[in-house]
Amino acid sequence: MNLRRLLTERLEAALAAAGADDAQAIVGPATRAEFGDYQANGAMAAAKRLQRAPRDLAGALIEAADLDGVASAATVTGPGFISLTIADDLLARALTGPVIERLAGQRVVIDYSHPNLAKEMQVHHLRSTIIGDAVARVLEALGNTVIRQNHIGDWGTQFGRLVAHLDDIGEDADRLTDLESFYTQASSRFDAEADFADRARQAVVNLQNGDPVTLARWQRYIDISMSHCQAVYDALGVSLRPEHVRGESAYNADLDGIIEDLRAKRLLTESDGALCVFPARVSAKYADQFKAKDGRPVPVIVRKSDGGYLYHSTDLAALRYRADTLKAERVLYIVDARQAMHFRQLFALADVAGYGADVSFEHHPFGTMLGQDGRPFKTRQGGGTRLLDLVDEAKARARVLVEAKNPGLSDEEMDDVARAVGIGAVKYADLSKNRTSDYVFDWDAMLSFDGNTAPYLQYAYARIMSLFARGGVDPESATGPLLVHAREEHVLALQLARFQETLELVASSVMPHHLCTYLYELASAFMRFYESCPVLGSDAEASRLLLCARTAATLKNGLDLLGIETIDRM
RNA sequence: GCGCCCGUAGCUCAAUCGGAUAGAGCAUCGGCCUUCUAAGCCGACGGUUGAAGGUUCGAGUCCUUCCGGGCGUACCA
Repeated sequence: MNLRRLLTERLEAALAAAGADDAQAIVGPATRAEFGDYQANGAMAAAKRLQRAPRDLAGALIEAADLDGVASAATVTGPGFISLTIADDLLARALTGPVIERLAGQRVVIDYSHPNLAKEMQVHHLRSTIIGDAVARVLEALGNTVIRQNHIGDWGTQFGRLVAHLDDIGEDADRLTDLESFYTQASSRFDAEADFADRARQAVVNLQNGDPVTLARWQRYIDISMSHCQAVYDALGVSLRPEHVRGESAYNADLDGIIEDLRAKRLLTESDGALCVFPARVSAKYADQFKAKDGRPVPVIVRKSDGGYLYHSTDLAALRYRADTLKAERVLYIVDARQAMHFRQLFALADVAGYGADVSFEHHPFGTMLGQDGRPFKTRQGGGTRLLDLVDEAKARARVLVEAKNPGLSDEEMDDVARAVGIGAVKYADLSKNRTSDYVFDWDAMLSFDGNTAPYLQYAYARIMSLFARGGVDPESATGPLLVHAREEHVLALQLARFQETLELVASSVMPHHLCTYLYELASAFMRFYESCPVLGSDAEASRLLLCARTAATLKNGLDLLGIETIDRM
C-alpha cells in the first residue's frame, strides 16, 4: 500500500472538484511530529490560482476529500498546510498486506559495473556495481522486467599487448592469477621492447580482422579476467552473472552498419580525416549545445581518421541494440559523473539518428571515488586497491569485532556474521550516500559500525529474531491484529507502512540512499518501541509480535534489495 | 577560456515538486543493564546552509554576480 499516493489521489480529487483540475496536492511526510504523519502543501499554490484565501481552501479540501478510514485527523495548520494523521485501522490493513506490492512494470535495461578486463577490479568499480545492483533489485521487486547489462571493457588497443604477452609466456594460468602484475609487465615490455611493441600492434590488427588464433588467445585472457570479476561479484553478493555480460566486443559487427546508417541519414561530416556528427549543425534542437570556446560546434567523432572506432560508436551500437533488440522502455546508465558530457552527446546522437525514439535513456551519475589525499584513485599505474583485498579486509575487521562482542558464537557463526557485517558495512557506506559529488574512500568510515550503518540494521533484525526464538513463536504466525496504544507503536506502524512508497521513490529517482535512510529510520523506530514496549507476556503481545514480525520482514526485504545479508544471531 | 557538478554543525552525511523551528550519526559531556542482545536507549553541546543581491506568502533548494573545489572540453574509455 502506497500511503502517499492514496492521500495524493484523495486530495487531488478534492482539488479538481474545487475547480483546480491539474493542481498538485504535494503530499509528503510531515516535517515535524506535531503536524501529524503526512502533510499536503498544495493548497497554498492552488489558492493563489483560484484567488482564494489559502487557509479557507485547505479547510474546504479537508471537508470535500474522501478521508474516511484513511485519516483519523486532518487539520489546517500554518499558512495553509493540511496536516494529516493516518488512521490506525488503515495502518492495520497495510501491515497485513504484502510487504512489497508489484506494479505494472516496464522493460528496463540497467548498464552497470562495466569493469575494464585489462586489469583486476579496483575500488573505483565499487560504486557502479553496488548502486546498479541495488537499483536492479528494487526495480525487479516492483514488477519491472530488468535486463542487466555488464558492458565490460574487453576490446581496444590495450588488449594487443596483453595477447602478445600471453603469447610469449604461454597459457599458464598461474601467471594470470595476478592480473595486475601481468598488465604491468605487458605495459613495460610495450615501452621497452621494440619488437614486442610491434607484435602488440600487429595483434590489435589481427584481432580486428578476426584472426582465429589471436581471437582464441584474446578469449582465453577475457575468460580468466572475467572469472576474476565473477569472484568479486560473488564475494560482494552482487547479482551479476556471466549471462549478463555483453561487452564492447559484442558490437564490433554492428559498427560499420552504424556508420553507413549515419551516412545515409546525411549526418556525417569528415573532419581532419575523422568521421564526425555535429549535433549542433544537424538539429536546431542542439544549436546552443556542444559549442567550443570560439563558439564553433563541437563534433562527436564516430570513426577515427585511421578507420578505428571509439566508445561513442560502440555505445551507440549498444544503445540501438537495447532499444531495438532488447525492446527496452527505459535504459539506465549507472556511470561515473565524469562521463556526463559523453552521455549528453550519445543521447543527442541517438536522437538525431532516430534510435530508440520512445525510450527513456537516463545517465545516473555518481561522484568519483577519492583517496584519503583527496585525489582520484590512481588506476593506470596500478596504485589502486583491489576489490578482493577490500572484501577480505572488511571481513577480517568485522571478525575482530564479532569476537569481542559475542564470544559465545561458534566459529562458523562468527564467519557468517563477519561476512555479513563486513561486506554489508562496505556496501551500505556507499549506498547510503546521495552525493553526486565526490566520495572519499575511508576504511574507518566504512568499517565504523555506529550510527546509520548496515550493522545497526542487522543488529535490529537479530534482536527481533532473538525475541521470537526466546518466545518460541514463529514470526509467520504473528498476524495480529494490530492494536495501537503507545505513541511508539503508531510511529513504528506508520514507518512500516511507508516501505512501498520508499521503494517507488528509489525506482523513479534511481537513488538507493532513500531506502537506506528509510531502513535506518525504521530500525530507530523499532529500537525506541522495543525499549518502551514489552512484547512477550504483555497484554498487547499479539499486536506487538505483529509489529516485530513485520519489522523483521521489512528489514530483511529492504537489506536484501540493497544486496546486504541479514543474520539471525550476532 | 567555455561547459557540467559541488560547497550544509569540528568530521561524515540527510533534507522527496520551493514549505513550517535545516535533521541524523561520529566526536565531546552527562544519564540508563537482577525482564525480550548495551553493536542499544535517553539527554546536553554544536548552524549567518561559501558571500552578496533578486524572485516568492515562503529559498539549503530557483535566477544573477562573485569566491572556493572537482571534473570535462575532436580522434583513450
